[in-house]
Amino acid sequence: MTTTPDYNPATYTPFAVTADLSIFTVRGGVLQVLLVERGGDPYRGYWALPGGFTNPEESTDAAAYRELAEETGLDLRALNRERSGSERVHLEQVKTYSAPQRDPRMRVVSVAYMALAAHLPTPRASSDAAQVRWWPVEDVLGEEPEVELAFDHREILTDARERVRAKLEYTTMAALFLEETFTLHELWRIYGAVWGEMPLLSNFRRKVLSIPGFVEATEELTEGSPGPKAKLYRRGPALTFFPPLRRE
Amino acid sequence: MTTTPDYNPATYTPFAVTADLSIFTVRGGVLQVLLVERGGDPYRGYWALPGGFTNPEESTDAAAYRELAEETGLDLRALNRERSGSERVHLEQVKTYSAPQRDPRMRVVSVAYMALAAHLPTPRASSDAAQVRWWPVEDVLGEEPEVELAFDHREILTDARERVRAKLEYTTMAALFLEETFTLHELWRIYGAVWGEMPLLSNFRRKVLSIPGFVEATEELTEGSPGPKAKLYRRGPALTFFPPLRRE
DNA sequence: TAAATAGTGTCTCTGAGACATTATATT
DNA sequence: AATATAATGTCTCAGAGACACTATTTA
Repeated sequence: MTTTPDYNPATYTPFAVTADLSIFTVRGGVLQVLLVERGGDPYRGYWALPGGFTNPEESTDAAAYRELAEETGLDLRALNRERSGSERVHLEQVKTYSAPQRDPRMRVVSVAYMALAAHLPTPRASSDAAQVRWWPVEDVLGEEPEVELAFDHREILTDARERVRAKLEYTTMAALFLEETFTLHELWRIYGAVWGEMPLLSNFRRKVLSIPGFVEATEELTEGSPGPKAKLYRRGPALTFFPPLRRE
Repeated sequence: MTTTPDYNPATYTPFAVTADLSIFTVRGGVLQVLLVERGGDPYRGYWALPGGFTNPEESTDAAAYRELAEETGLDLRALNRERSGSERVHLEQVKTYSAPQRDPRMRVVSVAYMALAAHLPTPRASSDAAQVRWWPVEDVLGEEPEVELAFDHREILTDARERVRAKLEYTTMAALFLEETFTLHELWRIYGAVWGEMPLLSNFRRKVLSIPGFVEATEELTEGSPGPKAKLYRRGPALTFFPPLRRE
């Protein structure tokens, strides 16, 4: 914008702008991401990150929220508003991808977002998407991927996963993967699922409890499967902390 | 992109995509940013971040490099390539801004970058920019700003400054603000200029020297102004370190 | 001599990392 | 009984923070 003189509406090549989402959850102790199977060309039959074109009257943030709601069936903006203060779903912008040939049809600039949430409802297939399902991220980004992603979505997902991993080091977001109340053991397993490695549980407990506002104890106890009854915690008001938790 | 069905080339409203830059340097112990005075409407006479439209055949990264070269008169990609390994100028994407009314003329999505470098040549005015000059960031973002920025550039600059500040905590970038060789005292003053606060010099020295590859000692000494001759260092190969340096 | 700079040394306290230990519930 | 979980405790070591101290050069 702003300074260069070379804008001429008659000749300036227009861009399409999309918001693409890496929506993460943890199921069965495994980090998973929501993918849609493409029903049309290009990349028909490939899996892709959910996303869509930004409308003329909305920001890409709004487009991302809209897409998230469409894919998951939840109005997350309203959901976050209603429980003022502590959000249920976290959505944040990660990076923008703009290589000229990234979409063979036309010039598309994609603003990538990452979202994380607990127990989202089973997604419903949308009109042009053959399927929608959760994929273990390791099955997508691992050594021998079971899926090949469309466009540059493998790169986008890689960056988004790194963002989530990094954010668990110094934010309290991990608790968003869990229900309203949870045990420290469950929180610890979230870190394992996201990082692919676990800090020592005993040290992890000490660290989390030493951070003011990360978790707050409740009166309740679990009806454990194997093991003693565990104390249940809920999210505290803290969003970030220092010093961070460490990965290798 | 990718999944939603609602793209129709005949009706889809096009976006313009720009790359806008917060180019930082430290002069006279003060963090400064390069601004251009707008020569045309809207916001005629206001100051703005340098930037411009992305061309049809380039990425926004390429557009940012091009704008940086145009504003500073340096071909920074070539400069960085030629001294393989250690770059002279750092450029990185910060965030994308897309509020629908951010440019009154049309729908413009701006991908914001931040750059930092030492002693860039005095900028030359470009065709439609009345003036180009370095501004102390405090004069722009401080309590009583001396300039009002065009568009949402105040928000963009605020985010860019926070990015630089954060990056000095755990990267070796600070040395990019200095010449090829520098004293630890000079490096320390860079931190003061960027953070607006100084760690204790003695602790800072110990920390920097304890980080493998942050700085490498040379044989040379300064011809000091007041004070003893100081050892000169150059940048080492390390890019990041842990644990980080801390701000308040 | 004052002022700014250069450089070293020291003490304390926090907290991470690596364990060991004990107890409690389920299968 | 075996196993997974819950919870606490202990020891060591790295490193941040706060200072004191000395020395060197120029104005």
